[in-house]
Amino acid sequence: MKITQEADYALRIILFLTKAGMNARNDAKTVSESEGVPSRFTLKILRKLTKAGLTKSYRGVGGGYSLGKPPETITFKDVIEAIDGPIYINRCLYDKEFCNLHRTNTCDIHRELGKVRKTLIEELEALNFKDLMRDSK
Amino acid sequence: MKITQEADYALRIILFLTKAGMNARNDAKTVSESEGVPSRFTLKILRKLTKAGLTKSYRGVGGGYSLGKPPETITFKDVIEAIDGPIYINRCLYDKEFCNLHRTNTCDIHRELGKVRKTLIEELEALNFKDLMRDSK
DNA sequence: ACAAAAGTATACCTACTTGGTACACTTTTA
DNA sequence: TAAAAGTGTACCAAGTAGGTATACTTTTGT
Repeated sequence: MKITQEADYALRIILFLTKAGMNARNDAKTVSESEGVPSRFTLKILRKLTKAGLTKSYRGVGGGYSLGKPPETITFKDVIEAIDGPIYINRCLYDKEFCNLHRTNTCDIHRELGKVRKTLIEELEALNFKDLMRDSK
Repeated sequence: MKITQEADYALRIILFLTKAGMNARNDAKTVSESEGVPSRFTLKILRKLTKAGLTKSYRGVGGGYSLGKPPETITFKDVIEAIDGPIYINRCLYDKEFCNLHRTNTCDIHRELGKVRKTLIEELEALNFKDLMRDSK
């Protein structure tokens, strides 16, 4: 029932870039040192975030990373899914082969967990990084 | 962001015992075969549930398991926590040593994840097994 | 009394996932 | 054209999940 350490790091990294401002470039080393994330690992995370469009990367001398879109359009859900993949609280709901009862459609347990998942996702979608900045003042 | 397979099994087992009725005894083999849970593993799960007071066990010939308390007092949260331990969506919130920034109290990310966790728990607490039976009719 | 039917306790094993690193590469700018 | 950046792929070690094995204790029927 946890997000991974990697997704947690990613949230911190996006927050860092948000604070730096939309157009600022920060290289991976700066990000890594500011947020206490191992440097190689930072690069790996930033690659996933860039692939998802949440950050932009610039190569070569003077390169680095910035936000890929305005912070009010980046949600916790976006970041977590960019790193950990789709959010499910129960494996059966996305991998029906895994349900060894093969009764996914009718199982009461899974129907209820599906509802819980839905509100969890809605909550994570409601959390964007612009609001986060505002609230922290 | 998932409950374990074991907790999923446990939910099914409690539902099975709820359907059997408060005072019915079912031995581990019956439960295992009905719910498609490996038999040794069923025993392991039932021991955890018994320890948590969610089931009662009876030893010896004619023994078995029954619910430990009325189904309206058993929630999804109870079952999941009996198996997987306390629900946290972020490790930092329960193991501050793990937070390599050591700024748990002020970290904006973790404050927000704490709120999400709270509503998640409230939702799981609102789901009890008597209601589940009623709704499935 | 005692055998059989149940549950209990502890330890173990294997496979997968997580967190992280290494290495060889490409792009960009001064 | 060298140095400073990011990219891609593969690898590795530790931890966790899922499940099994072995040896026990308790209860009941005969």
